[in-house]
Amino acid sequence: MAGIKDVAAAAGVSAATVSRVLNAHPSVSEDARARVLAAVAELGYRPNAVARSLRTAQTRTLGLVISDVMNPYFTELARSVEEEARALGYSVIIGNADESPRLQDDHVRTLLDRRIDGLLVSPTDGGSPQMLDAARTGTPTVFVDRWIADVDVPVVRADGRAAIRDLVAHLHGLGHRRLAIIAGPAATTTGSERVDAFRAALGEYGLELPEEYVGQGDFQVASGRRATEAFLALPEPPDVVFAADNLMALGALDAMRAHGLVVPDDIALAAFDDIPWFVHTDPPITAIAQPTRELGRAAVRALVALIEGRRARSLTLPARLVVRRSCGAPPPSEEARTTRTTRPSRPRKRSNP
Amino acid sequence: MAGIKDVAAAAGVSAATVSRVLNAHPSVSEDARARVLAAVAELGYRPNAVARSLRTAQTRTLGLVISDVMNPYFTELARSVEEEARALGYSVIIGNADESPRLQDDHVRTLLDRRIDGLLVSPTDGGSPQMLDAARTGTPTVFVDRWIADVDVPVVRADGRAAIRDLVAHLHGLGHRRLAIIAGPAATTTGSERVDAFRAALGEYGLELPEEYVGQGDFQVASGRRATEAFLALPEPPDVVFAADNLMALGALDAMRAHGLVVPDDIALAAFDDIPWFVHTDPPITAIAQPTRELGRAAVRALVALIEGRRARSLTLPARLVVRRSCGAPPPSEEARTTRTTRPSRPRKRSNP
DNA sequence: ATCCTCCGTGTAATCGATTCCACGGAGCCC
DNA sequence: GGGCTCCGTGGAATCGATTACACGGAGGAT
Repeated sequence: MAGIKDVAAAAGVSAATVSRVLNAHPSVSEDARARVLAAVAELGYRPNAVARSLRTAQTRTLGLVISDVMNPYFTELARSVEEEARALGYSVIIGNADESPRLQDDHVRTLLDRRIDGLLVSPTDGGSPQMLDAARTGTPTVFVDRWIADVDVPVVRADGRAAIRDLVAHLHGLGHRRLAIIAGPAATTTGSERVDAFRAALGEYGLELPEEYVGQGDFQVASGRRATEAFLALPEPPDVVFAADNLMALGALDAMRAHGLVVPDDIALAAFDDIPWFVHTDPPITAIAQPTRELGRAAVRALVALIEGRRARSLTLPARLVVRRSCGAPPPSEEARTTRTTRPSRPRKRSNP
Repeated sequence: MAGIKDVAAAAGVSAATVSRVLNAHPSVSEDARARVLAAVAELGYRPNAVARSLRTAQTRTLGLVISDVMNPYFTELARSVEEEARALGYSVIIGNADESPRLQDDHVRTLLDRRIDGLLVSPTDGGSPQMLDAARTGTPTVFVDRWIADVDVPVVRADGRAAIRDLVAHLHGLGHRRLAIIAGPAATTTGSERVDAFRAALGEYGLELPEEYVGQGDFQVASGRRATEAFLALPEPPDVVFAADNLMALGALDAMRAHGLVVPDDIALAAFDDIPWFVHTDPPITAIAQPTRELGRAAVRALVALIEGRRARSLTLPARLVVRRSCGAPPPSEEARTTRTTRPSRPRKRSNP
């Protein structure tokens, strides 16, 4: 493969001049520039990014470590991150932590070894040594979706509190009074936050959230199934199950079906995180949608700001309630809304009465 | 950040010796090794992968360019690729081509600039210059899922013909006679191959595949909807719609619902590519499942073989039919099969009567 | 006792770019 | 016309590792 010296030789100039042409340095004569460009084209020369990175100490690569790539929410996040990064001239190396702190640490370590310019993480657990260390020793870092307390790192996330309040209002309006929730791991911020918001919203209607109505999940399908089965075994099972993420909602739906229950007639279901497939389930599932693509973009922009030495602030975008049929009342025009939900073309604020 | 010289100084040896210790070179005294290891631990030294790559001319990075990350099939593929690569000591940079040859080319170019050791591609279209060039000029390359004719590159893919024959047998057994298919883009191999197999299987039952029963899709939801609407507008609409991928099947389901049709009573639906969500749709969708995780693993192993100078052969794994309710007959024990379909723990051969 | 071999180690070249510095020449001002 | 300032250019250092080569010393064979 042709190197910069070959180009220099072919153009009859020095390697320094070739470099200047390629990096748009002003001090190059029109004549030399033309000859270099011609040589580059003829040899099909492409600069070696590895060598460049060594010299300039920047790789124009971002590391993204997420908890579960198979979760559609994170898939969409990863996609928008990659898109925005590409637009800004960065590549992305993705690591899947699979909700395991050990794996997360492992990924962070390799990413650091590769001298990525910045790190985008949705931390799996209270914290993992490598990552905290990276953040503290100055590697530009941004948290997405989840975060870790007491670490001075910008956080880009959605605030579901208003939407959860809307959801509870919706459920209460439909006559539901016994509301249960399947929580995420207590260690994750999203896990505990959603429970708190749910309890607070219930409080506004004078409702309690008894201990047995809080199921322990881990954001995976199986845990949703287990928690729901526990609810159904209760002497007084809930009217509604609210799953703190999409996969657990699917598990819950499974369990309800297995018990021969009809949703929403016998029991209602709602989920945090909206995904295209919720439109096609039986019945379509009412969910709280995060502005996922915007989150991904914003996270990348914040991270790049940090990399370029600018300051970056945390950002919280509102989530919004998308009413479908799984809680009872058929929404006025599901079909129309459906198509838009599948692929939001632009960010929108919450839209509800 | 500490460099190899700092370690050398701290251990009282030369940089060469440090390097030898780190690379398990035999010629190092036990004493020196111990001192180096101690210095490494104390300084928290991590070798700079960029510098190492420049010198050794290998990055231990793989490039993966896929057509659509949001498609669950490719998501799963990407995940298994990343897993296997990690196990073999490689990182993966993922590029999303979004079914656009231009974007695909763009990704291949950046990956090549970064001097990745090997390229894993599911080509979007007949071919894109950069990629063909890469393959020809010796960059280790492996095609997954799709491929390009006349290019000497190993292909790892699933063979759906047997499963499609099983599907047609299943449909015919249920009394369906007017079978339609929504094809993928003609330019992709998977697009045309599935139609051919379908037509051949119909032939075995003395059935025709008329032109108006072949819908043109592009592997996206919207095209499935459009094609299905065209079918339904026909004077003699089909009994069954077979979608050549999962997203188009979802679009088809949408269109059927919009026309007030009940699946499978009024019309049947089947899909190529099985995904966890097909269990939760209304009704659960009969599909042809590819051994996705195995494909990802095999592709990585083939690519690494190429990289290490060994030979790699193409590999074709069989897909298998998973019967659910969308074509008519209720399968004996859906619930039991459901849980296993969600996450196959080990590869299985086709299991059907 | 002498020579040869092997082992552990250090010196220096190398990978392919970027960039600091010096230098020659052209143009400008006085 | 002499001195100054720029401008375009090339030489050489540099980034942080790996590795070919040389070298001194220990130990074995004769």
